[in-house]
Amino acid sequence: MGRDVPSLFFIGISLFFSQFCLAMSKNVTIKDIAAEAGVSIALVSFVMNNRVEADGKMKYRVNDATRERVIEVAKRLNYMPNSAARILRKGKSKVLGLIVSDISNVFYGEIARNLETLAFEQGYTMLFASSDESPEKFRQIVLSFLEKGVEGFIVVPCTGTLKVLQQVLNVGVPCVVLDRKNERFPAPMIVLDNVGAMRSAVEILLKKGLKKIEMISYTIRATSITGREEGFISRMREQGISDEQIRIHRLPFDDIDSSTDLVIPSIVGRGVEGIVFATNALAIASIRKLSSMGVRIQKDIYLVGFDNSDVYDLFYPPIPHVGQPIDKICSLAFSYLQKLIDKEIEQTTKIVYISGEVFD
Amino acid sequence: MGRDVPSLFFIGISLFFSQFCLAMSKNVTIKDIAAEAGVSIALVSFVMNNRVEADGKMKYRVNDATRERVIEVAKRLNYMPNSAARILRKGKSKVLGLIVSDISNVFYGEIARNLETLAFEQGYTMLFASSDESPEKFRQIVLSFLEKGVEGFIVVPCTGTLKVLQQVLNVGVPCVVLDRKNERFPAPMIVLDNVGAMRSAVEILLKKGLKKIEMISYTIRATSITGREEGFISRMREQGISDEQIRIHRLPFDDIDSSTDLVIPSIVGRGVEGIVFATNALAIASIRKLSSMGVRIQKDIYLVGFDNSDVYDLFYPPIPHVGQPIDKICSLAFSYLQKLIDKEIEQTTKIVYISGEVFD
DNA sequence: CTGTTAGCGCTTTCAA
DNA sequence: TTGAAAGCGCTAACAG
Repeated sequence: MGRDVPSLFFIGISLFFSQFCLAMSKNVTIKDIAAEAGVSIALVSFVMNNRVEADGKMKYRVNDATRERVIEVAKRLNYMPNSAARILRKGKSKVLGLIVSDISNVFYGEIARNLETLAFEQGYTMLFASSDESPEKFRQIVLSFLEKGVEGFIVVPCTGTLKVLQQVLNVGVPCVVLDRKNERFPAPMIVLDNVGAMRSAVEILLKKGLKKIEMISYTIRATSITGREEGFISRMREQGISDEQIRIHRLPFDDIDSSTDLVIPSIVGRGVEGIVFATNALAIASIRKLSSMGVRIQKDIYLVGFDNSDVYDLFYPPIPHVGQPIDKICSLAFSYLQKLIDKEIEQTTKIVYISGEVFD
Repeated sequence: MGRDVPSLFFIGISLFFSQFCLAMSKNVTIKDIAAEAGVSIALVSFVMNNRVEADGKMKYRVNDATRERVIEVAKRLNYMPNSAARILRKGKSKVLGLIVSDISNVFYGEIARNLETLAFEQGYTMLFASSDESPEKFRQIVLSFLEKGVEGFIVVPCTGTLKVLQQVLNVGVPCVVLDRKNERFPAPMIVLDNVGAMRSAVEILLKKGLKKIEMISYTIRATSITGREEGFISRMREQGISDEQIRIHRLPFDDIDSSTDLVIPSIVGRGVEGIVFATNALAIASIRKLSSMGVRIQKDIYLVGFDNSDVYDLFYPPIPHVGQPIDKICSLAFSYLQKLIDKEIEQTTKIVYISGEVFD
């Protein structure tokens, strides 16, 4: 195996910042270097790709003097390897694809941030895109990423994307799923124990002695959402609440604000004591509406948030919430993907449940 | 010119989801299609790349029947174009690179979101990475993106990156700058009128009759930050405040929380009436600390935020703030980049100032 | 309208 | 220790 990041990359860096950086001729290739150094292009390639193998030997044996000369010329000419050629030749792009529903959502932003760092450390770069929970857009993104030759996908799928993802696997590109699950899809899926997490969220309100508790959720039927609803329902039932009394308000993903304007006054009007939210975006929109109505958070009405958000700690007392350990989720997801790419494991259904973190 | 997005892409989509999707042989190439359809590879290429030109004619004239046949075979074989080969051949990757300081920051998340959408509409995909305000990391990112063959950069540079960016231009890759400026760098730079925006922010507090106003800022000397400080200072001076009385607290970018813990109590202790913030992250951290101290926002102390954030509207009355019109910034930046790529304009210094939006 | 062909820049046998 | 050469899959002249 040897090191995964070829020394080429580091040579690249030093070359690039070489003190000899002249007005550079547009595209310097190994051919130019070969000519200048008076060697063959193969030798230049050897020099650029040389590295220590697992057994401690060098991959290619190159004369020290010639190696120095080649490197010197490469620096002087400001050589930069052409990745398209390398990809074409080797079939490896060192690019991964990340698809979330909305990169501007803090939760996914943090996901992106964590994955990006991990990827960078391993010499990968990341293509990213937001699906907006639209299967059609998701499909188009997958396709364009595939055309770009990504070596692997990390995705937050939306409903109606099973077929596309199956295709991804068919063309031999590995895939890891985040935040959603589907028993019929053969991939590692890193998901929160949504049922348990929402039960914990409800528990927080129950412990305060509150009775009239309602939930605000999405209309979308992503497994993360339905799991949280299931947790809410099961815990409320255990509390002896009849099914007719258990209320879940479902708002459209793409138009939270105006639907919040309708739902919140109705909730307040009915004298609800506590609200649990399926996501941070829902909590934020609701808090905004509540504030504007003059309802005092955690006094007139108790809230419990979901996911992590700066917002929860902005109040006093802070709004309790059940968060996701994003770093753990990401490092797990990334290590699965890497093992998949390296063919150390098979692409099979494997649902990994992560416990929510209760902040109370 | 014709359409920028080749019909190939759309063909690709339908191919991919073809009902004939069999267990696919790994890599179907135009050669396979040519063999199967009994035509030459060139003809297959023509079919795949055919499009309507600007003059209304087709780029290639292909017999209808053969075109149908080729498309049918391509579908059946589940053909997917190999972008590495195309990039190698055409020197165009249809990939752009985005570098911000931290993608998990809402402001940059929204930037990413907007740009990604624009890019997608034009058939581009986006590589992204966060620099963490580290010139070294920035450099490495630029290099790896360059190796990946990006056609253009949109960057939020940090201090110490001028040289790298100059190199980018030297290798002929266009670049547009966001959120920062540097008169010596020949690129379009889309920046907020930071001085004016911060003057407006101070104005909001002044109008309320407040006198003791201080600013919380960063230690980093990015032009966006220094511009906002300049605005603060100039407006305070106009108000007749002596330079010794004008206080700006500068916190380290990578450790806001613990420094907030020190600064906020001191501010409160001195009876400061109003605080303006250089960024949303600073405002959020400070509000958190203030809340936990039991200080009532907009009652005991008045705040004015910067940038947009969900957080500002969470209070009642809402926290006034001066925001950036992100969609405008992004569409400007993107159109400049596209013109640069298409060589419609030259790569020269061009600072475009955008006015802040006052929310009061 | 269709086929032939010459590479794009690189890696990797195989020979020398 | 080095060189020659065969492609990776695709596009775009150029010929027919």
